[in-house]
Amino acid sequence: MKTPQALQMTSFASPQQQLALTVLYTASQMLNRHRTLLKPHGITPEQFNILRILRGQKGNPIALRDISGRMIDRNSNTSRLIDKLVDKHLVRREACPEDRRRVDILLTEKGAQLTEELANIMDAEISLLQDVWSHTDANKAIDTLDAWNETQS
Amino acid sequence: MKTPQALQMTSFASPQQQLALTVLYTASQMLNRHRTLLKPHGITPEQFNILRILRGQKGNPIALRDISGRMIDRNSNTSRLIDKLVDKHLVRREACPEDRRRVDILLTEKGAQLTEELANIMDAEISLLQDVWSHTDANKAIDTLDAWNETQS
DNA sequence: GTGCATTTTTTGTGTTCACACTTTTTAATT
DNA sequence: AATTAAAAAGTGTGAACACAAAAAATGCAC
Repeated sequence: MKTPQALQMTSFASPQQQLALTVLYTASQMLNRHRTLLKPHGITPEQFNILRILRGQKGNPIALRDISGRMIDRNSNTSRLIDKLVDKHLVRREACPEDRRRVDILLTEKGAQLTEELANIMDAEISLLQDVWSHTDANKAIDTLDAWNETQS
Repeated sequence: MKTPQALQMTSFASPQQQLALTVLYTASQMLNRHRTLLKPHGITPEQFNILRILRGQKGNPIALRDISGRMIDRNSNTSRLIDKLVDKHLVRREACPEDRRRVDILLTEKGAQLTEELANIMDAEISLLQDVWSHTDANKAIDTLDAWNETQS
């Protein structure tokens, strides 16, 4: 359902305000979709975000602080998300040799396998987007949204 | 900062995937901005969402379920958000005469005043968007995002 | 080297959200 | 009229987040 119908808005002050609401609404819907897809595997979108970052490391260790920096929601809770993944034996903490403040994070064998499986599921979902968004429309929308992101800090 | 830089992505599989990430990232940044703006007044974006819906009612009562339907994040927690607003004496619960299952929600005088004040703050923020997004770009981006929203349930 | 600010991780506290369930009231069916 | 189904609000639980403050380690000025 389109955003104005979904939120039962009768009128918007400006297209700019409408876009802001649409972004918030779309992100919420997308996150719900991801949550539904991942749920049968006991993983939340936030946890998968970490697994995907670790997958991109191709086995190289990465410090917790660098994971935080690459997450969609920057928060101070990466530690606790890692806790959840450690409990499930998907991820391993390791002391960082050159800086003992840091803690390196590594995928376990089990974690690597599950991440591949989940990545396939998420890739299939993303491929659906190509039926909805043209190459040029997607790039245009990216430019528009990032124009605002550039104004932030 | 643009999304790829912010998330330190080196390459994306497709513009579609990049847009999906940009939407999630932008929404997160926007919500953080709103949280910062509202925080000095002790209101969260979720609470303000409710206050704004009530403001649109112009004094007419609205059932809790209708508030839920108009919220960006549909959840079963509207009841508890209302609790917080009642605690702050910004909102009043009232039995709905024609259907005793329903509970009408009304802004108090204090709530109406605060909502006006906050609406001014948020409107000022929204007016900044007009310097970043052109009328046509905003409409184009809305169409793109809503094309996906229409594919959902 | 010593003192001190900074960085990095962890943890405490409160809030919000998703999901599932219960309770109360209304509507529908027979 | 009695039973059943549905709707609306509330609640219990676990997850994630914001904010703040701790603890440990590093680096730098002196």
